[in-house]
Amino acid sequence: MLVKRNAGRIILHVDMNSFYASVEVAFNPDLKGKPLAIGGRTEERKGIIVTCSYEARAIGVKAPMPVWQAKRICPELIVIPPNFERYRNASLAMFDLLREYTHLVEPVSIDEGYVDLTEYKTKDPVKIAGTIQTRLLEELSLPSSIGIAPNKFLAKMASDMKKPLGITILRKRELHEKLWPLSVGDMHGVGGKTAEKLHTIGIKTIKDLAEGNDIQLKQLLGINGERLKRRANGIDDRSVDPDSIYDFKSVGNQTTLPKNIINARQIEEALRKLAASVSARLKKKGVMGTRVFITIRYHDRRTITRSRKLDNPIVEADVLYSYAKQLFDKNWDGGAIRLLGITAQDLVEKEEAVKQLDLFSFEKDAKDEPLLHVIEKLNSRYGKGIIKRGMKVGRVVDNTNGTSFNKDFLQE
DNA sequence: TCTGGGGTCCTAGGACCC
DNA sequence: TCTGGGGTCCTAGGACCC
Repeated sequence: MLVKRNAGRIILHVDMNSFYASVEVAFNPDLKGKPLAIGGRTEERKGIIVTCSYEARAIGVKAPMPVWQAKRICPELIVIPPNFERYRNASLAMFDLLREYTHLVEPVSIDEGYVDLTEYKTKDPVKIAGTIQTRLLEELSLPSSIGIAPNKFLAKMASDMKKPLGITILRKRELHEKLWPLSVGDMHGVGGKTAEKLHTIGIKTIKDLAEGNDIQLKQLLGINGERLKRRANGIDDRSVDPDSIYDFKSVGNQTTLPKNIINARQIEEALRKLAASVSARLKKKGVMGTRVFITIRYHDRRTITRSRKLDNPIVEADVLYSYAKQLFDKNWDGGAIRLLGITAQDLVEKEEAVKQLDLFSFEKDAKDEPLLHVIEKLNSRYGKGIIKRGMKVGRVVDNTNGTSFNKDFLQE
């Protein structure tokens, strides 16, 4: 049977132009027309340019460039530290505006999203795109570029073709003239490494990729090779999913330290701060983590990541810290540290988490610091030495009938 | 004076089990 | 005796995106 599900779709990709900079200009119109950049925050290190106005781009400033370098290129550059709360609010307003047209709006990041206008078939999608763009500019003072195409990939490529304030339509039959002449590196999903690999087999343009040899591509890039070739041919069946923002898979924070450090107290302090922040964000989202993941970047930018799967989900800052610290102590080579990060992964909903939390297992590592106090408590309750490695200890909580039922149990 | 911080997805090797 | 093959989980690293 022919699958018609995705036949004749109309997808918009709305991409805000130099979003953070535009929000700052909207907030302070005095900045309009000036070379403006968002970036730099820590005192000793000035950080990088996150984004910049088109006036700054014209002079050669671009992200991600170290702030000192940008200032050398453009001494009159105004550099503002990022104000994420401000950007999040602007982002909410922007997506609210898009949702006035359809609920089928999928945010992909703070400043871009897809809109499925297929249900507007009888109307003119170009006109709707024009209205959206004008309203974003007039009501929110935010410029955007919009791509219109039969699927997400083409809409994304289209929105990239005219910036700022462009509206670009990319039809299937126009691929050979509008998409194929571009170099492969310009394709969404093809970064520096992949472009380099593709060059080794003589693929330079998107057309070359579209006509590439299946076996060769698969050998070179795995399943990504097949997918990229399909995209190059204008094939992309992904649907616009308004709920995708709710299935986040990890919550983490990392920080570049003001100075490279080897001091144990400073390291501990940095890890505690990160753990507190991650914990607060997990709580806000109502989830717990079943894996703790740390990042250590050394002074020479050598980066290692280490993670550990847990038997029970966690959220509390001190527990998170304690696992992160264990991972850190086990893996730190003593070198000066530039960056530290803690991420909670394998997230579970809090309600679900409560049920799992009630079963502690000491099978793996009886030295688990976060569990030591639990062992101690249970030992005092049951008598010392009762709790052994390999034993399961739990508390059953049953709230199903509105009545709460608690019972400790031990299981060999 | 080199190079941020938030993520997602894929790969590959080893352990372990049947 | 001496060694197949599939599946899953865990971990580390890498590519990519905004």
